[in-house]
Amino acid sequence: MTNIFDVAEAAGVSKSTVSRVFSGKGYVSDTSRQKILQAADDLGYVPSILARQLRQQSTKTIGFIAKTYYPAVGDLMNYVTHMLDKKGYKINIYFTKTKEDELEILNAFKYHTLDGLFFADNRNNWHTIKKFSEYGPISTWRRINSRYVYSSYVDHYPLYCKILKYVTDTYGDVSVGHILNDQLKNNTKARLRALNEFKAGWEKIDSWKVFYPEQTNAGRDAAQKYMKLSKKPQVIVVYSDYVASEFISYLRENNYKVPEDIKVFGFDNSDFGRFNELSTIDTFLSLQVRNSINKILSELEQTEFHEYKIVPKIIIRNTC
Amino acid sequence: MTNIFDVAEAAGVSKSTVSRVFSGKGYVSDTSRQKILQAADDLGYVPSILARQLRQQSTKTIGFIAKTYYPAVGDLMNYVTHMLDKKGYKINIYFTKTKEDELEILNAFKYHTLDGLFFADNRNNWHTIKKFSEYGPISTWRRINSRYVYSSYVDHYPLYCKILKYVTDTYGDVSVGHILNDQLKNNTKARLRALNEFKAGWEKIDSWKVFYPEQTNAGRDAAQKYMKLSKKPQVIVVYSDYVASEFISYLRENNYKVPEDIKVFGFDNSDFGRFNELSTIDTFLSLQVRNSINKILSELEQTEFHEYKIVPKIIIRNTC
DNA sequence: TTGAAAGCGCTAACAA
DNA sequence: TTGTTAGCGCTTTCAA
Repeated sequence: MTNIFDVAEAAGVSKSTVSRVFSGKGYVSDTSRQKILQAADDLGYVPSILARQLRQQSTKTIGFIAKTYYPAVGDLMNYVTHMLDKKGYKINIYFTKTKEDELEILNAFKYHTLDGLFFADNRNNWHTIKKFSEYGPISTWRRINSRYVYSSYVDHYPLYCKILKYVTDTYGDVSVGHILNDQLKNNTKARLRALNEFKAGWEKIDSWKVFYPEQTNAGRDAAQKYMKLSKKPQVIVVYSDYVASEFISYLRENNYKVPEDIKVFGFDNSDFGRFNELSTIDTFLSLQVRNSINKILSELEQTEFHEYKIVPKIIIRNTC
Repeated sequence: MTNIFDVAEAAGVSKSTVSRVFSGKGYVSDTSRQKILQAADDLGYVPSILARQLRQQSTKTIGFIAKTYYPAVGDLMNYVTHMLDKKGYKINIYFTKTKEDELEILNAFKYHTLDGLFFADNRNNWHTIKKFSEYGPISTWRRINSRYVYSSYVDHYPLYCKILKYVTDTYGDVSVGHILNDQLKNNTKARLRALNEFKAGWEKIDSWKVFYPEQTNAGRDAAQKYMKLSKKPQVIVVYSDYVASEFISYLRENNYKVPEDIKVFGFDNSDFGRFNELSTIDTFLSLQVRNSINKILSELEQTEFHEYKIVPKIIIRNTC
C-alpha cells in the first residue's frame, strides 16, 4: 500500500508537502505540486482516510439509529443519506435491539467515531441520550423539547384536531376508532389530548383504541381485532399510511368494503397512502429530515442554521 | 479523552497489558485485570475504535452501494443491516450519482476503509469493479457470472416463462404488455429471451414494451403511456410490485378496473404486492441478501460458506 | 514555501 | 505473564 512517504520520496519532497497537496491546506509551490501529483499518479496513491480520521478525530460520518425497519425508516434513510452526501458526509446505520446496543453507539460517539447522531428511534430515554451531546450534535424527528437534542417534530395535536373535525363535518356523529403508536411517545400523547377534548360533545369519538409501538404487522393485527368487535366503529384513524394500508388490505380480504363499510384515515402521506387512495396528512418528512441534518451540519461546520417551517397538509382522497 | 496510556498509568501496568484486556487477546493475570478494569472504570475509558482500525487495517464495516432509493433498496438495506449486526459488522450506505462517485468508494476500499462491498446497483461495469476484488470481498444481488464478484441472483428466465404460461393457461390468447427494467440488465435480457420464445405460437404476447431503469415514477409514466394506446393489452406484466402498484393506482384513478378491464402481474412480492392483492412472484429477497452477506463474511472470517438454495414461488392473488 | 518532528491511540512481535 | 518498542498513515505546529 503506497503511503504519503512513498510519494514524498518519489517526488523528492517531504511528507508535509505531500500532505498539504492532498489536504488542500497550506501553501505549495506549483513545481512541487506538479511533481507530487505526478508521483502520486504513478504510484496509484490514495490518501488513507483512516489515518486522517485518527489524526483529526473526526470521521465525516453521521450515525443513523433506529430500533427496527419499516418503510418510513427507509424513507428517512433515503433523505438523510442524500442530504449528507451533498456535504461530503457518510451515514452509518444501526438497528438497536437493546438499550445496551444503543449505549455502545453513544460511547463510540464519545470517541469521535461518529461526528453526529440522528435518532429515528431511541431505546434509552432522552435524559440519558442528551448527556452525550457534549461530544457532538444529536438530532431526531421524534418529538422532544431539549436544549441539547434538536428535534424537527411536527405537532400532532392540531393535526389530530383537524382530522377529527373533518370526520365530524363530513360524516356527522359517527363512532370512531383509533390505531395509535406507542403510548409513551409524545406524538401519541398529543393525539390523545386532542381526542379527549373532542370527547366532551361527542362520546362515540373514542369508541375503540389500540396501540402499536412497532409498525410491522400492526395493520394485520388491528384488522383481526377490529373484525372481532361487536360494535364496529365506522371510521378508523391510523397513525401511519403503511399500517393503514395493511389494515385495509386485510379487511378487504375479508369482504369489508372501504370506504362503504368502513372509512380509514391515514397519516404521513407515503407511497402506501398514494397507491391506496388514502386520505391522509402530509407531514413533509423530507423537510423534517432536512432540518435535523442541517442542524447537525451547522454545528459541525460552524455555519448558520436555517430552519424550514413545516406546514402539514390534509389530503382527502377516497378512503375517508 | 482518556486513552490506553492513562489507564496503564493509573493501574500501574504497561499499555500492552491494558490492550490485552480490552482486545481480549493474550494472557493477563487476574490481579492485573482487576486493577485495569477498575482504573478504566474510574477514568471512563472506552477504547478508540479509530486507532484500532488504523492499526488493524480493518473497519468491520461493509459498504452498501446503490444508485438511488426505492422501496426494494430499503428492504435490502434492512436485511443487510440485520445480518451484519449479528456478526458485529456495520454498514455504510452510499448513493452514487456518477461513475466517479462509485470509483471513489472503490478506492476507499483499497485503503481498508471498508472491509467488503455489497452492490445493490452499479454504475461502472462489472469488469471495472471486479478488479477491486483483490482488496476484499464484493457481492451483489444483480445477475452476473464472475469468479471475483459473488452474485446471489435468481434467474428470471424460468420465472418469466412461468408467468407467461400462467397467463395463457388462464386467459387464453390475450394480448400482453410488459413493463421492464433496464434493457442492459441481465435480468431484463433473461425476460426478453423468455418472451421471444413464447412469441412463436402467440404473437400478441409481445404487444407492448416499455423500459424503466429506475423505479421512481415508472408506474405513473407507464400508466400514462398505456392510456394513450389505441390497442390496449389486456394483461400487463411488471418487473416490480412497487411499480405495478403505482401503475394500478393511476389506472384506477382514471376509472380503469383491475382486474376486470386490465390484469396486472407483479414481481418480488413486497408489501406493495401484499397490500394490493397483486399476483406476483416471491423471489425471497432476504435469502438473496443472506447469501451475499454470508459470502462476504465467510471470506473475511475465513469460515465456510453455505449457500441457501432459493426456489422462487408464484403467488396468485386478485390482479391477474 | 518547505522540512523536521511530535503525536493521534492502539496492537503485536519480541524479549524478558 | 508482562514490558519495550516500532509502527499504522496522516496532520500540524514550529523553525528555517
